[in-house]
Amino acid sequence: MTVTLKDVATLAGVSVKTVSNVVNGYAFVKPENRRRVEEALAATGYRPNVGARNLRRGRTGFLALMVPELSIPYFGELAGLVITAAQKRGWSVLIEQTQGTRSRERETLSSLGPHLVDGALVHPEALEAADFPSPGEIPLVMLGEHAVDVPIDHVAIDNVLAAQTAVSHLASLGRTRIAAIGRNPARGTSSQRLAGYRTALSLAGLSYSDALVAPAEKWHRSVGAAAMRSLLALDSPPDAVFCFNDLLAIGALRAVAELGLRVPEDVAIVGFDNNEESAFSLPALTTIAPDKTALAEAAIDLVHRRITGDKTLPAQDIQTPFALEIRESTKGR
Amino acid sequence: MTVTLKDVATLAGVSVKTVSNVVNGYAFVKPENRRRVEEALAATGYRPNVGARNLRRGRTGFLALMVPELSIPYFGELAGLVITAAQKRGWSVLIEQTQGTRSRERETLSSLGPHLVDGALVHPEALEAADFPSPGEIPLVMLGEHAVDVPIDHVAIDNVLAAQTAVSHLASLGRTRIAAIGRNPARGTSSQRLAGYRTALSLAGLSYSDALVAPAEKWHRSVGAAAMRSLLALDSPPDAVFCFNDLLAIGALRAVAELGLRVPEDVAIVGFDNNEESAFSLPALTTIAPDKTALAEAAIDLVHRRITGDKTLPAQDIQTPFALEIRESTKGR
DNA sequence: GGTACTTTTTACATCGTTGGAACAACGTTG
DNA sequence: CAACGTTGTTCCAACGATGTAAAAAGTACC
Repeated sequence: MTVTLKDVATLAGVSVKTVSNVVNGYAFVKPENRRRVEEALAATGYRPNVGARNLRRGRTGFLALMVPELSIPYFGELAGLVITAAQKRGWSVLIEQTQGTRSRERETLSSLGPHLVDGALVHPEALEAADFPSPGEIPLVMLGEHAVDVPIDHVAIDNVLAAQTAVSHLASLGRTRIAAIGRNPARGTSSQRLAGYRTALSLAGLSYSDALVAPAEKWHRSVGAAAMRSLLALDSPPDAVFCFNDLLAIGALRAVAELGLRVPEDVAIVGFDNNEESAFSLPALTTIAPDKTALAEAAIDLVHRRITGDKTLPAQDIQTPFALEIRESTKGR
Repeated sequence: MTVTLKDVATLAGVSVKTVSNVVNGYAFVKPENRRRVEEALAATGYRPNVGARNLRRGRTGFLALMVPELSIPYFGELAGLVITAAQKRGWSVLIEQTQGTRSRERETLSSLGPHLVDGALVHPEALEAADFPSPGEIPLVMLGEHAVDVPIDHVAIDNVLAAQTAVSHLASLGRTRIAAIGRNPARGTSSQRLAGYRTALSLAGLSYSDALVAPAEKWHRSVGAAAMRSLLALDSPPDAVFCFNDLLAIGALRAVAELGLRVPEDVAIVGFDNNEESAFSLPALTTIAPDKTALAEAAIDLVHRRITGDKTLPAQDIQTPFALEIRESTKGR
């Protein structure tokens, strides 16, 4: 059924190795033989057995990408870009979902044997430093949040600065009661965005109040809506809200609308991630737009360098650019 | 570096095969030996080399999933469910993106050697019957649109009936000028939804007009907005629109709002796919909700059956359920 | 103690490929 | 024409696992 090198060799009347040499572009093959092998290859429709080749070469041709959930737009978009970037370098991408739970993240990480994949890009949500494998197992690149004291390659935008940029924008509009949605002590990303939020407040001469910072276990739309409702129920409700991601912001938009208030007139809203849908919400969402393509490319670059090159390079920490995308949700007077 | 069966065998003082037997749960191993092997396994932290195992077994443990783009919410959500369903059966999923172009789809399909993956789920957009590989190459299951005369397993909802359901709902609200957005002769899905649209119109005693059916090359939000603008510019604009997917509908919502009209009062809108975001748009979108979980499970089931079981089974054609999810975009009076 | 049978272990070949060494063929050179 | 370097080809082992079959060990029975 399946065509192997041997079949091709028999047909061409040469040895298996010569066929292998032709397939792999080895220079010294007599033109006559090369021609015959190529004909035989074409005639049989030979395709190398990737598994066997990789067994021999010690490579698999696969990368793993670990994310919480593909159905979350940010991860769907990111995964798409990662796959595209990986493909350019000849890798196929295997996707593992963790639902953002620490146990599934650990499990996934430890299941990534060196035989299964050549390297992995991981976007942890709840992992702690202790969970990381002894360095040198397989090349690992971390995306997003930086789990501090782990010497592992890492690519992300400057979350603190980005959050600060978002909140400063709100302050520059003259808003004085600026709330935040998304506090979650278990997640590093949350702390960083919170830090940026506080910096921006103090730069603007505004005081920080715990009451204006709504927690959010999961950063989903429904949670954003609930958080917004409770903020608007405060005695002195906010006139602006910084949501730690776009999904929370989309939920917040809905909560505001349901109460008959207007965005941005009554409450201005800024999100984070620039999901594609955020350009089409009503009103369209002002948001922090990380350069996801740059992120994906940088991550693939890093893992590529690790795999093919110097494994002793110290851990890299790469920051990719972001921009503030100003849209209707903060544009009105 | 890496631990192999041989290392474990040496440590436990038995043969490689005995270790293999323990690892694979072979019944006849002396308790004493089993214990020692298990200790050695634990001590060395042995992990099977998947590539080698599969080379021997003739399996790879991978499935491919071919979709146009992960950044499209429907495919992100579907891919997530497929991965989850596959994982339950011990498969890892490899994702290939085609951007919905016929050339990339053909390329992907032909690159799926039997060595790379055990089977594939493909969601074609532009493929034609001739592009399909000779049956029997690798188990293939088609998702979505049915490319007619190809004897390949297929899972989808009844697109015609679903479209008809959506449009009948609009008609039942008393709407008489019901438009459609998404015509695209190159896509089978489009023809099916168009057919359902026409059936519903005639069932409701409404006449069909080409002018009310807007084309859409890509089913993206911006295209939906543009299409809606042109429909609203007609001499007698529609009072309801059936969009062939939710993204088009989200775009349409925006176009309506920008013209100062209201949904559903002036124009009722129905989408298709039930993307998560559609429950949170303003207004929330009435839409056809395919049971994506059932779809994913059925597809994995089918490919599983093909791989492990009877390869000569005639091609299956499975329909999974859908529901009409009624929300704000059609709910007003 | 021998025979027949079952349980347990091992040696060996094998999956499809590639690296390396050995070998063959060839033309060049002294 | 012997020695040599260059090209081109083949043979063999190896990657890490498992299937097969045969050998070894154990058990039961007469």
